[in-house]
Amino acid sequence: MEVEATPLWKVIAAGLRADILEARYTPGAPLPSETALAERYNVSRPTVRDAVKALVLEGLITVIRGRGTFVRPVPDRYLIMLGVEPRHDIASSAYNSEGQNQGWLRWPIPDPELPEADVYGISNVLPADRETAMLMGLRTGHSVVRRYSVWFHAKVRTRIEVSSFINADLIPDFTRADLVGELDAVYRHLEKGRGPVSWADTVTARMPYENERERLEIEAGAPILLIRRIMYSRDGQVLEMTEIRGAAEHYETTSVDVSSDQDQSRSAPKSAEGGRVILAL
Amino acid sequence: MEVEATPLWKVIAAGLRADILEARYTPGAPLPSETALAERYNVSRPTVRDAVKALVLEGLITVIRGRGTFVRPVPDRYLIMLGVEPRHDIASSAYNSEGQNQGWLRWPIPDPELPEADVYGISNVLPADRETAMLMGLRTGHSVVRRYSVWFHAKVRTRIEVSSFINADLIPDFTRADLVGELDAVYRHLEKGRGPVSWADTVTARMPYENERERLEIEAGAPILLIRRIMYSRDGQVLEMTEIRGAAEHYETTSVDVSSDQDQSRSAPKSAEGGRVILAL
DNA sequence: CATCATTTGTGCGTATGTATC
DNA sequence: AGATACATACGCACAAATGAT
Repeated sequence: MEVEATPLWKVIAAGLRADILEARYTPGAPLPSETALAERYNVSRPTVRDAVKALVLEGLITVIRGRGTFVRPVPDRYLIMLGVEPRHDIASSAYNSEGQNQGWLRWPIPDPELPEADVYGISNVLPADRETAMLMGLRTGHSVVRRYSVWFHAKVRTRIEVSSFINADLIPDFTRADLVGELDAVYRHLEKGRGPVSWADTVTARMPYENERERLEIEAGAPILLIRRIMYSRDGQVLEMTEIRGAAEHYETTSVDVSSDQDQSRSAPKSAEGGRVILAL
Repeated sequence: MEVEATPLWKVIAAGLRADILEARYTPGAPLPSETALAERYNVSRPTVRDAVKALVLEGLITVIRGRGTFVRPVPDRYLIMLGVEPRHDIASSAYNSEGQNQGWLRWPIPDPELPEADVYGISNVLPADRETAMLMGLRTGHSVVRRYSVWFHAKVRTRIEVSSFINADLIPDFTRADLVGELDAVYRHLEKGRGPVSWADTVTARMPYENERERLEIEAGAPILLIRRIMYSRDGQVLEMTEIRGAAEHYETTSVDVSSDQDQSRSAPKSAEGGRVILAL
């Protein structure tokens, strides 16, 4: 009732945060129960819950219903390497057979209405939404061919989504079989008469929507990393946009190192990190 | 009371989310008040507030006390270009005078105990915390020289933090004056006898802590983008680690395009994006 | 300038459901 | 089966910010 300068839940959150960061509660250890904390801080349980929510959002703790609240271990981040030549059509289902993606398994797409053949990869034509259109230099609603798949990695224990968008005008006579067929068939077709192609990789992050959180099994309050790769024709036309989404706490990107000198010494730091590389684009 | 399969607040969140994404509430427009929503959905205000919180975390709405709840406009993302040669010592306060960083202004560091000379950039020696040590291949607690500054850009209207860490053993006799002096003086010193150097840029994201949120004026529930640049000696030793932190909703990174062909055609897509580039590292 | 209605922020007490051990 | 812990939800009260009167 009495109005403190700072809200009670913030005071409690600060206390718990300090306890965690200064290792009085170590990773994996349980925090006191909400009722216990309520007594200790002399507040009601809803107030404690506000503090708990704040720390969940900071990624410091995980709450497990029926069990308790636990300090989150800091997860290792695996490396996604950008700019690796030659670039492949990673949205093709044939990419699975490549050696480069060892450890990645196709994950069934959780859509009950999906035809049997598409559980591991959808390809369809749809109107571009605002954001996709902007990225591809098209008008909103322009037809694009979308290929979508979900991948799982046993080591990382999380999933990523791969979406590819191609201006439908560029591949008017492609069938579904063509799209899911041989690796790089789509790229070779796109490149014909338009090459040499160039690429731009961009990386950013945002908070997931509810459905994304569930699809990718992202913890509450954790951001997703957005990795986009755009393929340009010789004259600057967008040929393809590929987007990869995954939990930011599990991944970081790195670009291939282009030393101005031709010296191969740069392999030294790379090899040190080599064990963390889990995907090359 | 009756237990629905999905919580009421999720149902309400889903309804509002659809209303926003399908533009029934347009960017900038106010949502109905919490009491109005409570009546409309026939629930209590705390329940509505749970739904509202969820949408705030998804970045869809902003809540302003005393005024109401509003649909967030999607902000433009500015480009931070990685891998631009030659690389400069962006942590040096002399970097300010470069042409490359036009638009960036040094922001005073909000620490009342700071000596007058350091309001625009701290440099000090401290023990490396666990994460920094890991990134630099040092033991936790090893002495590192840290340089820290905050920058503001009028166009983006947000701030970024730049931190540089150097193994203190590598510059034992550097004074504060040396560190804040001529551009690239530190780099030239580090490179002496250890070059040619190589670089690795990494990008990831996480949720900010409370104090970071306030320092960088990041909206509640918005992630920060972490951009790290590591400078390696010829034999793979870490010479410097630079980290940039900013609100992920305002920035994305892009790596310079290294086409295998020497053809300069790649300037085409670049120029299309040129206007968005706000920083080159 | 003061006042008032509106709107969100904080906090308590309570009740009931459900997962885990 | 019972104890414990978290999840959802309601109703209420008051504080504080805002904008209009």
